Amino acid sequence: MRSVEDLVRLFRERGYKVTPQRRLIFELLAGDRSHPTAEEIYQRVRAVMPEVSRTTVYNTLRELITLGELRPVENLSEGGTRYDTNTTHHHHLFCVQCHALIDIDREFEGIELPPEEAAGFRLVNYQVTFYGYCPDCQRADGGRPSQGKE
Amino acid sequence: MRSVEDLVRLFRERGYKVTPQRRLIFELLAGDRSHPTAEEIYQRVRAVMPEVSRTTVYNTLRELITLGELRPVENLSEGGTRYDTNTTHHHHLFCVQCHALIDIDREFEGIELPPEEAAGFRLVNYQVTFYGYCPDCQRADGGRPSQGKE
DNA sequence: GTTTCTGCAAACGGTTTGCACGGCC
DNA sequence: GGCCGTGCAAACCGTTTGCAGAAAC
Repeated sequence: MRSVEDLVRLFRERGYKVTPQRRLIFELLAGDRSHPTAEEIYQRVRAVMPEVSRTTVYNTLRELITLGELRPVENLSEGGTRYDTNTTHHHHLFCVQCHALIDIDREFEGIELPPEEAAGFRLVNYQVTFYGYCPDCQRADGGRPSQGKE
Repeated sequence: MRSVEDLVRLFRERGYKVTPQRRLIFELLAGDRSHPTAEEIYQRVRAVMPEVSRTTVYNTLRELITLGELRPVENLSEGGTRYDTNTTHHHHLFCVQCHALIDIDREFEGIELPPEEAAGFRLVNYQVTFYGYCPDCQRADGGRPSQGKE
């Protein structure tokens, strides 16, 4: 995702109006690496502009996705869709307990599907997701594979 | 997922009753490789026993998941959670247009996250998802990356 | 001044829950 | 006969939609 100023320019170019609400959402997302849900973004927005509606948040997220500046993360369990400001090819590291989600920017060699195993698909991308327990969750319960908080 | 008979035995062992509804769901899932949604399973069930409720389907799916005989697929776009009868470590091939989902049973070498990149996580698993266009969708529109049916 | 956006409320789709009846063991 | 499972309807949660008034350009 680009800078706030670039997003403003992009929106104007495409005929989208730049409202204070949208500008605020740009500001909150531009430097974000936390993969927030729509609800989390809504709460952050409301901390600054309490009268903003969920509708506006959802509208703006949809527009950013349409413009390729934001990407919904292929869903990792409940709590709603999470949004990724990193729209380039990358991988994920996911805590199965607290649902922390971290970007992995490095590439992996040898992930290729020979044609005879590709079932006739024309491949365009792939993504690796690592599942595990983050440092906090290991500390909290000895790192055993328990679900939820105990 | 085991055979129908094994599932019946497993349910009895664990104190779950084996009703005709549950047995039918076992039969429909035991050989399935199609990663159906709850709704698809419900429709298949109703084709045989029209009076079965969605509640019973959802209950039985939850029990199978609890017993480790079924696994929800980390969500790949809309239409509801899909269920995987293959509960062993494997990967997926996904058509971004028609949402066909195919198991890849082969292993990949070199997918390892050195500790310094693992952010302190204790890793337990990883999964590769390949995205592309299935043969049918390539045929239907020349394989260009368009969304939906045209 | 026109067109788009906003915020409200209602609708929506997938899933879960509360509850009384019914069937398994 | 006791208890668990079933089916119905309503609740639920994240998201989308319809609409009238308000604001960007």
